[in-house]
Amino acid sequence: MIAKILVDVPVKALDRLFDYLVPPALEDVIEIGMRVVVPFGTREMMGYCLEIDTTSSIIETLKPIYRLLDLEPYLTAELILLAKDIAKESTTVLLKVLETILPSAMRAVYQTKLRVLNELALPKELQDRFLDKTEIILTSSEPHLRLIKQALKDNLITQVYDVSSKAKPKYTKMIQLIKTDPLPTSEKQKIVIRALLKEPLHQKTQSDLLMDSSASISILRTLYKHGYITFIDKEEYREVKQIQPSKDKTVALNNEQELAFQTIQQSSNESCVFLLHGVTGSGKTEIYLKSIEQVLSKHQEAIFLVPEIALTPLMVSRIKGRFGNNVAILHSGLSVGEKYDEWRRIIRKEVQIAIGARSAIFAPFERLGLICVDECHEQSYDQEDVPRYHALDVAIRRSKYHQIPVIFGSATPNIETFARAKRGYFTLLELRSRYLNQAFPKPVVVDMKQEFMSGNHYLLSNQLDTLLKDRLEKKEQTILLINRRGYSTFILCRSCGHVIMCPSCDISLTYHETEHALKCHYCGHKEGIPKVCPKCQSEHLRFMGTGSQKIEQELKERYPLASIVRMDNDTTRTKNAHELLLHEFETSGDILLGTQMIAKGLDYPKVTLVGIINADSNLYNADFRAPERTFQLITQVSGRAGRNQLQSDVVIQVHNPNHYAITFAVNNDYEGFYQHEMHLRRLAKYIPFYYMAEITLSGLNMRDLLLKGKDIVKTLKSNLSVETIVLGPLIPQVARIKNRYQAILTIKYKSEPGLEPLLFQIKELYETEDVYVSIHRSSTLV
DNA sequence: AGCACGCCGACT
DNA sequence: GTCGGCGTGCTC
Repeated sequence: MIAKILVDVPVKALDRLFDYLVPPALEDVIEIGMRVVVPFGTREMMGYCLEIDTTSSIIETLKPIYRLLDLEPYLTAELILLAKDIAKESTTVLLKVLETILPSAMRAVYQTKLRVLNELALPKELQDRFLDKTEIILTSSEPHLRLIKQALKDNLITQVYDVSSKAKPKYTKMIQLIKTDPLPTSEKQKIVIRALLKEPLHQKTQSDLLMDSSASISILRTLYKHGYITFIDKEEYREVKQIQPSKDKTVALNNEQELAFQTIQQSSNESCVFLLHGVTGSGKTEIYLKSIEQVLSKHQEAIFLVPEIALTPLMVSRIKGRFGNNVAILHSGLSVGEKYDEWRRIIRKEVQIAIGARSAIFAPFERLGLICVDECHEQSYDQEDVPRYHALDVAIRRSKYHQIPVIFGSATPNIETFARAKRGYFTLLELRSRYLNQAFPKPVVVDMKQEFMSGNHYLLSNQLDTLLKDRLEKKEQTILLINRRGYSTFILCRSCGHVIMCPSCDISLTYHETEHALKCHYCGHKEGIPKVCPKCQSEHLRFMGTGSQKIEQELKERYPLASIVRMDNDTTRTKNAHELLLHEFETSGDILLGTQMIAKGLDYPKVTLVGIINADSNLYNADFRAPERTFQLITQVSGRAGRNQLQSDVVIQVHNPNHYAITFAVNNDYEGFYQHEMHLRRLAKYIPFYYMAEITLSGLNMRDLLLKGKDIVKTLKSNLSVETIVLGPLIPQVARIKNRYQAILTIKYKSEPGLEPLLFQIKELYETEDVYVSIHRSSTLV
């Protein structure tokens, strides 16, 4: 028996399977998807068993698999296929893709150990080093490297490679009662036995038992010696911080919802995509939950994606209210061990639902029946770093594999998603009425230019200020969103105009109050705050910009009695911070102040005022999606108000009130915005009229990049059709990140069957040690 | 990626 | 002579 193994080294040269002999003892145990330990060169490596065969094309003697790292496979055949596809299309090594799919706990830990062979012959220093141990772990700080090298050569010691898994199952010591007869005479022993008899399985964790019966460990030992009890190690799942399930309130579907639900049911056994387009508060969630219910009753499984951790606890508690503990949770806020345990609960078929952010799309179900993606327009479904993948894209692939439906839900779908629905690739399901027919408050647009000219230099317009005061008096709640892009605080020298920049990126450093330091958002560089300008030594340094901290300060000065909860990247760094802050706001807050992250999914009936500061600030950057993002932001945030019978207001502060993204959003006119945007995109040859591919070159020397870029453009043009547009090389706004310059080539095309191999060739041909070539193509599925 | 092997310069 | 520099090439 031959196993084909992918070894745990992420380099191009090893991005293929190696054949190994399966020892007879493992033949009945080994399965595709298990991790193994194999000899590789002179080392021992972890590897993934991806194929099992009876023959091998290698004629020379094969090496045997040393041992299995797991006794159950953690990858399914489907996930292996999926990983291969993603690797191929994103020109990433397969191992990197597997690492993103699997919980990080699956990564191996390697240790080199030194074992003594002949202690007496060792030099004095080494004898001391080993003392009475036979093995020591070799670290990079080893003081006697020279002597060790010599001793290795003289065969006095030997190297042993040790491979183990990063996370291991958690075990708890359990005490199991095995006999009660004859009852012991000792009173203390009897107490222990009675305590165990009370348990349904006559077993209890050792720590609980010791606590409850105030017994000591020696009593347990005596009982063990006399055969009354036995010790067992019980595998336990690390408990994911328990969110209290909200009371399940199954709501009857209205006509629109019922129609959507029935339409989905009709296609429950085929691969198709439903775009559930429903205004905020139209009850999309109820449709997901009802559909999941149907899937479970057929003994199938479901994946439910939500955009970010911020919203997970809310949704989780609702799901748990409905489905109990039949749910695994997968998101980046979990600890390594927790994620590992949740993954294994799915593998072991102990749960039927996986809920989580982007990466939950890889949940290893084998009888998948449905995938729901809530707020499918969210950018967080697109993983930007390698291996780049889009969760919606993966969802469609999995739906094809399992022949099951996918539901994409959003009030503001991306233009291309909606276009796909309009053209019939997706089935459009519209929900036009709001829950309980709540009215949409019509947003008021305030032109901050006029506000400034009439003498208000304050961040909040007079209108927003008046309304805010009113809400504070009425004890109603307010949400204030700062559209942060470009509004973080940086340091400017008033004397020479110098701005403090990151030493390795072309961007200014941002001031962080919590750490009292300057930080780079691109590379994470951190430095202290200088007393004088590093360029001219002047002392006139000034903090510029409006970060959320600064706004918080201003609000505090202006409304000293208001309780303000600030939610941004700084205050949500720690685990469960989102949940705690939201809880604080819900119970005692007057104003919730935050960045984009507060725009989604919050549903607090006491919120009657929503303000967006600088709503149009990212409208004028080069990204063709900017209008769409602005439209989505305004629509989503406005939806946070008016979830009750009280009078609600939405104030949108902008500098250009006449932009179409703002007017359509204010009128709550998705369809109008869609038509207008489609028209513009057709003219400008953007998605969905053209597909796009991007080649990013990065290196230490900009000249090299541009020269190489021009070369690549020539190659592309001569190999692609005349209809295809090749642009660049273009220098991005942030030209340098982590000391590497960037240059970007863009390809816009309608149909290029040979593009994939061509891009692959370009990477092969042009990538050198100095210049990296990374490739990204827009999805052709979503 | 590591690690061995190999072929050259500068030391005990 | 030997130690150790890093170029090259391989890993079932």
